[in-house]
Amino acid sequence: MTADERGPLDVLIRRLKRASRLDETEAEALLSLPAIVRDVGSGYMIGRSGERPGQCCLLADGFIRRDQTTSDGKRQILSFYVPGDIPDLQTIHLKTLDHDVVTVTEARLVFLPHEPLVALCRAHPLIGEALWRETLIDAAVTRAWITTIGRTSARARVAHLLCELATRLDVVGLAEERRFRMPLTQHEIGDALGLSIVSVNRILQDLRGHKVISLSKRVLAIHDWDKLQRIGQFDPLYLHLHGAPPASGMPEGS
Amino acid sequence: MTADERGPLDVLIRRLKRASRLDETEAEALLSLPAIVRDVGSGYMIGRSGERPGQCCLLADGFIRRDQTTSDGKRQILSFYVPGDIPDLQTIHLKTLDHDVVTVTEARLVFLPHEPLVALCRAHPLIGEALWRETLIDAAVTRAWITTIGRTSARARVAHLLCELATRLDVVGLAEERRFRMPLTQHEIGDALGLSIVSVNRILQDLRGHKVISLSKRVLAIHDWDKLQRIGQFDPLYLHLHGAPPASGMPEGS
DNA sequence: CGAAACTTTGAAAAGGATCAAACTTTGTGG
DNA sequence: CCACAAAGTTTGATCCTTTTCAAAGTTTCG
Repeated sequence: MTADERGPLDVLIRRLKRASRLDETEAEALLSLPAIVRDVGSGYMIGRSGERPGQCCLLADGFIRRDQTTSDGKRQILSFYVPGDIPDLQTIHLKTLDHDVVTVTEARLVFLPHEPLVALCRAHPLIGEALWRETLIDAAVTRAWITTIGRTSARARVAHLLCELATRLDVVGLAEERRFRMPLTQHEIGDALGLSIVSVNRILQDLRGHKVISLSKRVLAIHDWDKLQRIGQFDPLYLHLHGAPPASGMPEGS
Repeated sequence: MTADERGPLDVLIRRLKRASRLDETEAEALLSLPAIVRDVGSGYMIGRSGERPGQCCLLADGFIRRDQTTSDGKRQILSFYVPGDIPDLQTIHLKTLDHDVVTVTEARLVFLPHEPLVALCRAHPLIGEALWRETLIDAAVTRAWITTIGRTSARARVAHLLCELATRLDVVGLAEERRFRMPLTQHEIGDALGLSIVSVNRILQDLRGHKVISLSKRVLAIHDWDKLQRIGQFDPLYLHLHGAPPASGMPEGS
């Protein structure tokens, strides 16, 4: 039975159990949430800066990014999301979006209206706390991103992003042996890391040249995980995956 | 009656009311929280990366910063906090600190143990939601910081930080006419913005030379607010101050 | 098959970093 | 209250990482 064949809310329950304790009561309650499933293409605008959405969007399949645009038109990507994530969970209590939410690839979205979600949190404090915790993990990832952009070289930034992607994809079973379909263009990598597309390209060349990774036809394989981790100063602590058993046998630390 | 003469928890109540609706019931409940007040000097380590604190720290007076250190020893400051803020509120549900929490100046701290705080959130959903919202605003500020560091020039970054500081200080009544005691060293400004201290210094010189600001003896005065805002591409939307009436008559947008 | 999106490469320019050293302010103890 | 040390600021000169510009390949997809 694949994720698609189970109810769309199973994804959510499994996800919340990753970092929080949920009993049968809460799982049952979650399953009673109204949810609207929708498949969309890449580049689909889920929400725009300034809007006040009435629901959250659980990503069941595909990739999403969040963008901010500077007043002189430059784009900064704030974060990427993989299946199981809820990119705009903060709108549950921070009504106005301060960034765009856009699909990076084709995606299956599960919309969860705010009102029953809030009611559920009030009735089941454990669910409220689990969702709160998810927004806190999102913030922790964002903080790590600041340090990467502010204080590491272009090479380290790219390496760090690749490590993060591989790790997060592995957790949801989308990376076998640190090998996965790369959802991002070099343009997007640059906009995420504050780099020009030319720089990104040269760094990827370089990493390939040193046999650390290979990347062709949109498939990325990490050959020398330790080295990539060292280059990117990657320590998965900030992802707060603790309780989560890796889907495949990826070693934890070094 | 000054803030110090009222109970330390009044600061918290007024703060939460800024973005959330709280009735008398909730205010009463908040006042019943156990709170330990403590005065400390500058450079005091409130929490260290990797620690699991048992309480949150409400800043009653002074300034706090949060730092991350890269594995090659560079420091990135993630955010600054002004009176009324709770820099480590996330530890209520994300137990392990992924950064240091340090006082920038002498400070008065109010420690709030996690346990009664969590109990209060369960008993009064509105309080839980208000605190959740505070962590979401903190995350929104962090996101804006990413865009500033990733996609704007050194000059714009410094201007943006000054605008943000002036705005946040004004809200808590610590900036008269966009004039305030500057709590940060140029070293700290640099570490916050991913710049070298030399760069920061030259940019401050330049802003002074253009009569946009003046800064001497640790007192910063913003003479040309519109220009500084334009240079820093500053739009206070991301601070989510909406409901808050400014303490002095600072105009909103331009 | 062709257009659009994406990647690659080369060359030149620029924005900040780094290094080094002097100057100023702040805080402390005598 | 002064002297001194430590912390913080300022300035000049040089270097280097990354950007920008330009143009040619390569995929992808309708």
